[in-house]
Amino acid sequence: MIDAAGLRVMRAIADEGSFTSAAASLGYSQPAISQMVRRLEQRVGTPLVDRVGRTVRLTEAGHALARHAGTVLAALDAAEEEVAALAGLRAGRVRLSAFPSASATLVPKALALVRDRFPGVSMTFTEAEPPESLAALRAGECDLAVAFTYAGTDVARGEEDLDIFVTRHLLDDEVLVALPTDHALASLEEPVPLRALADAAWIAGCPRCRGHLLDLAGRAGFTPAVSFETEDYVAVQGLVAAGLGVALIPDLIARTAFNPDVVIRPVVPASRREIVAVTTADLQHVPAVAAALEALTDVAGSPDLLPTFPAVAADRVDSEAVLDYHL
Amino acid sequence: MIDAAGLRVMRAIADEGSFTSAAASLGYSQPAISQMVRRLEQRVGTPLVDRVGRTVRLTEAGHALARHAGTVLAALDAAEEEVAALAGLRAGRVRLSAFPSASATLVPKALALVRDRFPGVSMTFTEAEPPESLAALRAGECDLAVAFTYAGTDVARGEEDLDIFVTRHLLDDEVLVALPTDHALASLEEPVPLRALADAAWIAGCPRCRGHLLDLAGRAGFTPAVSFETEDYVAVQGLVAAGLGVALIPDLIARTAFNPDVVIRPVVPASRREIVAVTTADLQHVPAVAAALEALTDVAGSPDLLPTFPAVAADRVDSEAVLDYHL
DNA sequence: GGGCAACCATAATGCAGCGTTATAGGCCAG
DNA sequence: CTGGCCTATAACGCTGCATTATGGTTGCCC
Repeated sequence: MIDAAGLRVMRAIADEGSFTSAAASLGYSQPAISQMVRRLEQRVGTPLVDRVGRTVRLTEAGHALARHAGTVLAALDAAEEEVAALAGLRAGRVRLSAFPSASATLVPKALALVRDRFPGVSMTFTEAEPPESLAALRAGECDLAVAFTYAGTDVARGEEDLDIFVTRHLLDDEVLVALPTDHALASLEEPVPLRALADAAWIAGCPRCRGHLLDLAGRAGFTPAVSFETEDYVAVQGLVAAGLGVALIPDLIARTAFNPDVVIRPVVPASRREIVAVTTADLQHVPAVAAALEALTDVAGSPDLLPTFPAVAADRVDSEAVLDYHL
Repeated sequence: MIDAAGLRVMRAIADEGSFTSAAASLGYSQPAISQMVRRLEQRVGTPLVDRVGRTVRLTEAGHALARHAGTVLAALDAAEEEVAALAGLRAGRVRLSAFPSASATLVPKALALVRDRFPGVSMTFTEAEPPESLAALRAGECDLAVAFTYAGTDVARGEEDLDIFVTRHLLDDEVLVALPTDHALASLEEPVPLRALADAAWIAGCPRCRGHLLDLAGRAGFTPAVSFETEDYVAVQGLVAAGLGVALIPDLIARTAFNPDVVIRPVVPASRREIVAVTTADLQHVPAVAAALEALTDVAGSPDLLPTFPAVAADRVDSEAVLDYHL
């Protein structure tokens, strides 16, 4: 019945003392005020102003509205200010979920970038494997997920329907092979043929990575003998270092969890997992989410922020260089 | 930018959990909500809802608006309630101004009537002669004035331009003559001819009444010798009773300030003053003012509430009857 | 796995709120 | 009595905002 515009007008009339100057102060024309008041009056059913001579005076009801206008408009302004802060990146919260190996590199850099660019935006972070993070996204428990999908495999798509989400490519993470330093193929100049490891004992990572291993090996014509399974890639490399087997290991993880007793080598056929940021069609337009997305993209795309660790033989890596790669 | 309708919609969505039921709870159709939200979103520049699957969830900005909606709408409701109370006569204040002889009869009855009919409406009363009460009306210091004007005379119009006001006839107050009980004409059956008092000593009331006396006497062909002037009609009658002169005295006053030693008689040529309620074109539509106006009209028109005191010779008046006329 | 129910989006349409300019009318002062 | 300063009204146009009708998904349930 009564709207904010009407209250604004009544307040302006009370403050200015005339329709004309109220109109000027609000940026309206004089007749606009005149008929605005008339409309209001016939809505509330009682005169709001008393026009006597060439002056206008508020009636009791008019004064009531002018008085309430302050409260209402202040509350409205507060609401506007709050959303304006959210829209202007002076406030906001992004709940990010990422898988473990991203949490060590990509995510911290991106969090720092967002914090530097938009101090008012706060980010919370939860570590979760892609299926869980996507479920959280769907359930509205997080706004942005960093997930990965093995290119050419339907591993990810089988578990969660990515179509309902919006994905942004961050980087291609090449899948390498981890060998004990004393392994016969450890000093091979060329990439290691996967088939050459057909008879090796295999150590598998997370379930989805295991799926990828089986898929890849199947294409290479063999079924790997999986001796150990663990989601902890530090453990994986420990097992490899102890000579208990070989493992496929993504580049990003190799850089993160570096073990000097392990040799990381490229492998043929080459394969990669695609690391993506995932959000919803709506959330991608929320400024804070967009800013986080941007920061992730920047980190993933900038060699300075996230240096590409060349897949090198262990003997070409010294501790100092490794330290550089740890954040 | 943000209006109350938008907030109402956001709150409904937050409460109901879907556009469809929010629409139902607000009495809108579903598409109305849909495009309302879209409009709001493009106004504030950030998504307000996250549509994932067939459910909608509020974003941070959406929650902010929904949260503020309570405050804003509560304040708006308070404003509406206040004007509704004024419009519905559950509240309101009428500042009434009336001339002295009306304050004794008309006004108290009318005030009581308003109080009985609309207990929420309060009335304040100020005694003032017509010129002053009309000035107060013009200055916005009162809402309703009870004034009088001598019919056929421009006395009132000369002093204040009644055209800018709205007047309502209340009653015609016949002008009578007050004579000492032992006056030669006191027992005349017929109305007293004014000319017969051409040589009498005259006592004049208020300035405007004095003007009326001069006007009337002028038409009757004489100039009255005014011995005394006082605005107090009790004093006027006291002077008459003491045999110090005769006086013109309006019926209403005669009834109010009854003096047993004075005879009140009709006079020819007859004349009357018109008692009117005056307000402004706008104020007459303010419910409380209209109610007061109505009450005044009712009192003036109802013999029960304001009995007509017949102009009788003193010998036909006994104290008991007189007491009846005093309210 | 297929159909059905629920939910949101879009299109097309109509009305009314709400602004504009132009003009008229009334009050008050010099 | 005239000029300036008010407000009111008229005529007009636009845009907001509602409607109905329809389509596309999603997700549940048999």
